[in-house]
Amino acid sequence: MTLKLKIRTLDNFQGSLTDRTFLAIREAIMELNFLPGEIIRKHDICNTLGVSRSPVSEALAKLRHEGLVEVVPQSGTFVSRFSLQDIKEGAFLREAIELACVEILASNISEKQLIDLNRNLKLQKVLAETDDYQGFYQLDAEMHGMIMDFTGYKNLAKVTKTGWVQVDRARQLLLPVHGRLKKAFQEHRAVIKALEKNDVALAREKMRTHLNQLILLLTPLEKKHPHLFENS
Amino acid sequence: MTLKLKIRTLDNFQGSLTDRTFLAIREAIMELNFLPGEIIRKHDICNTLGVSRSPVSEALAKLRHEGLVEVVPQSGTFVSRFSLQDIKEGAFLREAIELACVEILASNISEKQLIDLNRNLKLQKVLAETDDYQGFYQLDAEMHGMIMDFTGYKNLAKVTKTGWVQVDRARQLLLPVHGRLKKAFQEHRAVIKALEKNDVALAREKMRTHLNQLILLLTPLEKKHPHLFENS
DNA sequence: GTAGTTATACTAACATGTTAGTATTATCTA
DNA sequence: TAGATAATACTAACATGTTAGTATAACTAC
Repeated sequence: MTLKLKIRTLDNFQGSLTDRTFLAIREAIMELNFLPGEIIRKHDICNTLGVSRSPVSEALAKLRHEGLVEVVPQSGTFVSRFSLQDIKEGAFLREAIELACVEILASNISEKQLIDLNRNLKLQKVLAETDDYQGFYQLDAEMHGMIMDFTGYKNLAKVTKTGWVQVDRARQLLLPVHGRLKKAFQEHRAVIKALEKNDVALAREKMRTHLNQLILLLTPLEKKHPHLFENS
Repeated sequence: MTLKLKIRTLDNFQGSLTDRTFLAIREAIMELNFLPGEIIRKHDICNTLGVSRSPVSEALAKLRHEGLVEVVPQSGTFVSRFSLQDIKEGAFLREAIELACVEILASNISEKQLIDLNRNLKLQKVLAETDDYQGFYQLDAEMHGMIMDFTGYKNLAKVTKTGWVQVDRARQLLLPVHGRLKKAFQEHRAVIKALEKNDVALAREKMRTHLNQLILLLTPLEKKHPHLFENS
């Protein structure tokens, strides 16, 4: 596959050249157009995107910070392989933060916030019933974002995302399983209902159960795609 | 004050020029040699440290990611002002993560790990009694790091640090208060004792109380140093 | 054929020149 | 004098040339 087919051009993104380059490469990595372990050639990126090495280098530095690429000094930049440990850690981090958020919200949540969550939930139901994975995950991300933003802490979502990125990337390997979205929807609903009842313990438990489901699905991937994981 | 007195030379640090530049500027910001709101002149940094603009730019990009500087495109790079909201958020993040860690550890902690924690605690006692703030905070950071590392998740400490940096910087403004270290020591001890008893709820409560103390001390700083905080 | 060596091609890291945008100051106008 | 405008001095962002380190491949010695 030629590079041009792997990566979208900069006019699909906004911001500085650095920002747009970052988003373009990031998207390609997240969609597995760049495979884990693959080398990223700055020169090729420069030619394909039509920018100089400066924005590309800065973009790769950002991706390195997110754990999506690994830089070997004086040698090359490589797409990070999956690591089950990192994936689990990303989920643990998200769980820790969201449990703490839920704890705050269970006693604080406003009417408007509940309405927003329930609206999202309603849309989830529709997409789950039509097996629209793309759309469902969009709403899923929005819902988790809402729960964090509603606390008033504005950087939590960003921090969580840093670890969660590994989970999201690995999720691309999952084959669609009929009925899985419906189950995820029910788990989400259980969390929201617990919040409505101001039941901290229940909300925590439901959130924990929900996040654990994903890990159960992701764990077998290491055996199925050993070359995409570390130490193999 | 001339720049040379604010920032230490690169031979005090290790790694690439970028890494060393990053550490040098970071140290200067954390020790308040660069004051919040102050502009950072790349050109001056280059001259003082004897490096070109490349490593300085990359170092500032990293500092931006940590929230220690703010870049205004085509204008300048400024040391971030304190924000009580960000400080509280850093504490919340740390609390969320450490509470989750404590929850794991309360049922899992090994004999060796308890010995390590108690050794640290023993040293804390000595330094608290002699009012050695520098040394005590070193041990404090180590102890919190241990609690996170003992879970086996190796990036948690890094994530926590990102938010905590704001707390640590603000802590420089606190004047020594006689007996405070002894109190902090007792709070630490209460957490460890709860872990020893495998009492999750108690460990959570003690950890929460401990982190809350710091916020109580930091809150009045905004009125005392308004020019160092946002919106003033 | 294999182990050890050298040469080559590639890379990130670093240095420096250029461009374009912003804030400040000085100048001009009413 | 007050307000608008133009000139200046600064900056980050970007482009590109240079350097030094690494891996691979070609080559030699045995």
